[in-house]
Amino acid sequence: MLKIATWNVNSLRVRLPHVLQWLADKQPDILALQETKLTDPDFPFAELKQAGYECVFSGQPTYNGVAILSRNPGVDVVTAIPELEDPQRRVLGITYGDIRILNVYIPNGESLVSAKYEYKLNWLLHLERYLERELPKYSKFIILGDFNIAPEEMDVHDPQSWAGQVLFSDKERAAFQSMLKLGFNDCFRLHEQAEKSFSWWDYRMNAFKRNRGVRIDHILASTGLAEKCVNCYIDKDPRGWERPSDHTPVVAEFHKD
DNA sequence: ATGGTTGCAACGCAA
Repeated sequence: MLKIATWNVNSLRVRLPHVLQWLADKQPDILALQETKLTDPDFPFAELKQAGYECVFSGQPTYNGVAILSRNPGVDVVTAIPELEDPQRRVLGITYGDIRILNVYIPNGESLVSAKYEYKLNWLLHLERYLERELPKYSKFIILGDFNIAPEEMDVHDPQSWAGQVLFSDKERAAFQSMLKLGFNDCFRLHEQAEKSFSWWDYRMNAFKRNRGVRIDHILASTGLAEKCVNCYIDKDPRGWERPSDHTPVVAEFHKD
């Protein structure tokens, strides 16, 4: 079985012990990280190598930053969407064998009246164009990460209060559907899931305890891979650990052959 | 009722 996961760690410096614990417990083949909040010289590749993982990473000071940890080394690394001018480190692509992986930390958007919302929509437009060009090159393609989009009503704890809010606005949800339409499948929805399954809960107001969350972390697979997806789940364990990330890992398992 | 929490890095910004 091939186990592929995504996790917004909200600072790898703070969360490295959680990541090492989770790798040891769950033994994924590939783990995509977002919000590492580290420069490349500060990336803890020695500790992760010690744990048995290869690393690629694209970071910056203070904000953003993405990485991919893997049992085996990959090739053809990209750290940006071509034709999108963006100093923020939010993209990391790599190929393992015949599987192409694109790890994304899609902008949050802040609110519908923020300039950051326009930045998010423009970012999504360029991502879609890039995926449209890339997908035909690989029958096995995965895009995963923190999308900062809850695609359906069932993906927010209270659709009425979330209506028209950032992460759940029509334009963001339409952009998500456009990506699916290119030929991607939401691995989580390929399988039976518990109601009110979420991947992010605000640190405030006891949101996790009350399960007032949203599902914004996703693993999308091309049809060639989706048909081999045997399981996909949200792992809430690390949210219960001391000083957790506000996101939990999402895991997909694929039949090898 | 428009709060609250965390991480960074330096007391504001981003999420």
